[in-house]
Amino acid sequence: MIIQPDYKIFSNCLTCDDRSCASQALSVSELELLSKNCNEAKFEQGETILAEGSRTSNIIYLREGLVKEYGKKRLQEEYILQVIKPHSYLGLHSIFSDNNNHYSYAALTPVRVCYIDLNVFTQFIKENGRFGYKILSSVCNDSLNNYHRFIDKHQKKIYGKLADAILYFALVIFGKNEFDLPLSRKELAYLIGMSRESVSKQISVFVQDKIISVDGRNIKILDMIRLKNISKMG
Amino acid sequence: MIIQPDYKIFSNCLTCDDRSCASQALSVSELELLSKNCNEAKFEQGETILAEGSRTSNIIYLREGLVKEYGKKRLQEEYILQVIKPHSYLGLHSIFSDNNNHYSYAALTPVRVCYIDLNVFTQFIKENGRFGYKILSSVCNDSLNNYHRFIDKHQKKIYGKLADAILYFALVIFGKNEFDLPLSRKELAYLIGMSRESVSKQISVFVQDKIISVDGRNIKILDMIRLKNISKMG
DNA sequence: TTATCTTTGTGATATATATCACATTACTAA
DNA sequence: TTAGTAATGTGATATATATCACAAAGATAA
Repeated sequence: MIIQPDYKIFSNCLTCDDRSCASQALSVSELELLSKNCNEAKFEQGETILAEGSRTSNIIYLREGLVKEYGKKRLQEEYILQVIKPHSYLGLHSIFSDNNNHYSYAALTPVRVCYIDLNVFTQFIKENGRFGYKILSSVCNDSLNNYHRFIDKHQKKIYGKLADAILYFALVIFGKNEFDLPLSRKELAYLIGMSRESVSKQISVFVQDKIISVDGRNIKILDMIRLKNISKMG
Repeated sequence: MIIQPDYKIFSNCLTCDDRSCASQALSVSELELLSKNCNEAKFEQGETILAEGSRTSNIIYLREGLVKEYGKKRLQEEYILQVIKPHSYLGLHSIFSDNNNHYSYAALTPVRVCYIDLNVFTQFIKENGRFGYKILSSVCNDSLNNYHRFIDKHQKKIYGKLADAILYFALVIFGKNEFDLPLSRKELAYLIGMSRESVSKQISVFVQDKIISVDGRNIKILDMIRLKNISKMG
């Protein structure tokens, strides 16, 4: 992690291009207060931003880059809950349930985050209902998306799950039909919830069927209609 | 559904024994406003309280009884997200994300609920930060519990999952080592995420191993230590 | 009461996916 | 460069669980 030099520590949240949706509910004076209680840090690919089990007195806001939200059950067995896009807060669910981080967060790309003082953030929620409402909405949205993804993971076969994951990256994360997967095959397997080998084999099947083309981590969707159909049929 | 006769429609939230944790943050005048915008209904076992896909202008608060939160993918295949205990709001995540119910809710026992006007509820959140904060907390808690349950469902073998479910009812729902399961075997299978037959067989194994005793829907835990161990080992 | 429908238990079989094993390729560091 | 390590692809085999099939027990209604 690289903390910015002094002259940049106090970021200006009023002029920030990466402001969260919720922060639109904040007044100028609240944004000034936020600026004073907010500082930036950078992480390299692979670095852990926040570890399971830790307690924090800061809210972490993802300005730039992709982050994986993951957990580890016993030794080795990792599972990835989701890949988090920029302009999201990390782990609000943990902070506002028992303020104990239930998952870990690691950078999948170079990442810029802001640390926001938890007391200030909580004060905003309690004193500015519109802000609180927006935070509530974003947590609810996140929950529903995760629930849906979990249920799909449970009910679909491997081809359905892989199709889901590819569509998730293409449509939700990158908004493009061609993208560089920010995960290794092993991590993709952790996200999908199957073995690395099964994922590899299913990718090969999709390539053979000319549904996608693959070059290392680069994936290009060749037949979106068929892919969506596989996802739907499961 | 039975709507209460007129003289009872306007419940008195100030003196209610079943008040939610969040409502403790409400002032007397807010509680009076709540009373005027809150009315009670009863449901029999098996009745649907709220159906997937519907939109509502009310928040539903579960005063008494147990409710299943569930969904249906295509024809037949039901999955049960969770069993909801009294003193909880139903489906807040749906209301505060897109106000479109993503899951259905049905009574597992005779149930009493309160319908609270959504505008009034939202007004409380926006104007009373402490109330909003408590609602946020409860949504976060619920999310985390569901995430954990989903991940366990994914990683554990059938015996681990069944042990989890039995412990969930014994410890979380009923707080007793002996209880009447509020679900059929089929529903239990939907909750656990496996086939009815596999669940039946695993129950028989637990009975043979003298970990539990079963009489119809009545379940008694005979060896809590072993059951917890099976749950942990997965 | 009898008849019908639903729920439940249990054995036999099928199947999707994990696991194992190993070859190949890509990456890292001396 | 070379050696060593990690990531990936792919075939053979193992295994957990679903599915099928059917009997028994309960529940429901005529």
